[in-house]
Amino acid sequence: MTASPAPAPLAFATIEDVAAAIRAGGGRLSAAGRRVLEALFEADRPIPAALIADRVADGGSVLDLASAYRNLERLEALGVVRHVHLGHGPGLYALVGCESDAEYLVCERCDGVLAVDPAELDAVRSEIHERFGYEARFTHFPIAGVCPECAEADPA
Amino acid sequence: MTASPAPAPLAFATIEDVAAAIRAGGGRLSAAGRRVLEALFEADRPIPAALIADRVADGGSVLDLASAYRNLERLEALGVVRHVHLGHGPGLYALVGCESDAEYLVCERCDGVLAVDPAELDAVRSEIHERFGYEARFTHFPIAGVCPECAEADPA
DNA sequence: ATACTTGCAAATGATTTGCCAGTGT
DNA sequence: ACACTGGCAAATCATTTGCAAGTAT
Repeated sequence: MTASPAPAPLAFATIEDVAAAIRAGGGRLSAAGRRVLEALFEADRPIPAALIADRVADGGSVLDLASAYRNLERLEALGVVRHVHLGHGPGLYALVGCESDAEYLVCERCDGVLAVDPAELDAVRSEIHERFGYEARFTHFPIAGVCPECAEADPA
Repeated sequence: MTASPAPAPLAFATIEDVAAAIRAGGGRLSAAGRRVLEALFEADRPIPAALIADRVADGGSVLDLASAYRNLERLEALGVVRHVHLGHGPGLYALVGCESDAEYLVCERCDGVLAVDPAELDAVRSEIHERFGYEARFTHFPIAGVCPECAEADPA
């Protein structure tokens, strides 16, 4: 693609965009909130709240885990952030509308994660919709199963 | 059963079957373990460990939550029990090979759960397999999405 | 000035672990 | 007898909540 065909209209491309939306809703963007957003903008994949707190801490300032969670919760309500549960660990947070905006398949044997473009799951989605009427989403909870490698290693 | 068309060969149909398997592996079946199994055999759906402990308690005897978890863990390793995560609550346990042996779809709006026969998901499974090579299972983690009722109430 | 936010501490909920006494086999 | 088990208390892990002090608007 040379003349970039409208790169998916992203409502929040910069921290200031988010700040404006927060203020529009009567909220504020504190230094801590700004740092949370920076950490998310810098991440190239969904990350746990604890890592966000740590990264901010590495940057010199303090960020309490509770504050990290509170910020993520508010950002999520705003539609700026989302989180996924891959496996049994902590939830992983990411900005909405970024390259990290994928759906997931996880292997229950090796815990490997396959991130795919939502469009690649449309056939699966419509199959499910036809049968059960459900509008399936694999952004919050992934498709669990056995990956090709593990299946080959031990076809059970 | 008179001529019953081979009702899916269930390895463990009674508590004694399970007991034999446990002993074969060098384990024992204590009174507590037996009570856990009874609670599972009586349940008609996956139930949380805490409920198992409570039911046993209602029966007069005491069952520590930790013991309930330890028993469930061992039974799961044996292949007698499995557990599902529907929503954000505690894991739900059930016997393998029973009528409760379903796969699930959960609605993220109303938390409603739809239990379906595994066969009903075969088309979905093969679609996923063709595309990604994954052998999908919805017995441990369900398909998340929006149910028909919620979708109709508010098509977002 | 107001009320949204923070850090800190403590609470919650689910599940696990250490330990020693109890008990199937 | 031996080693698996159970009960109980305490520890973990992820996340939430109460609260007084701080601060964005």
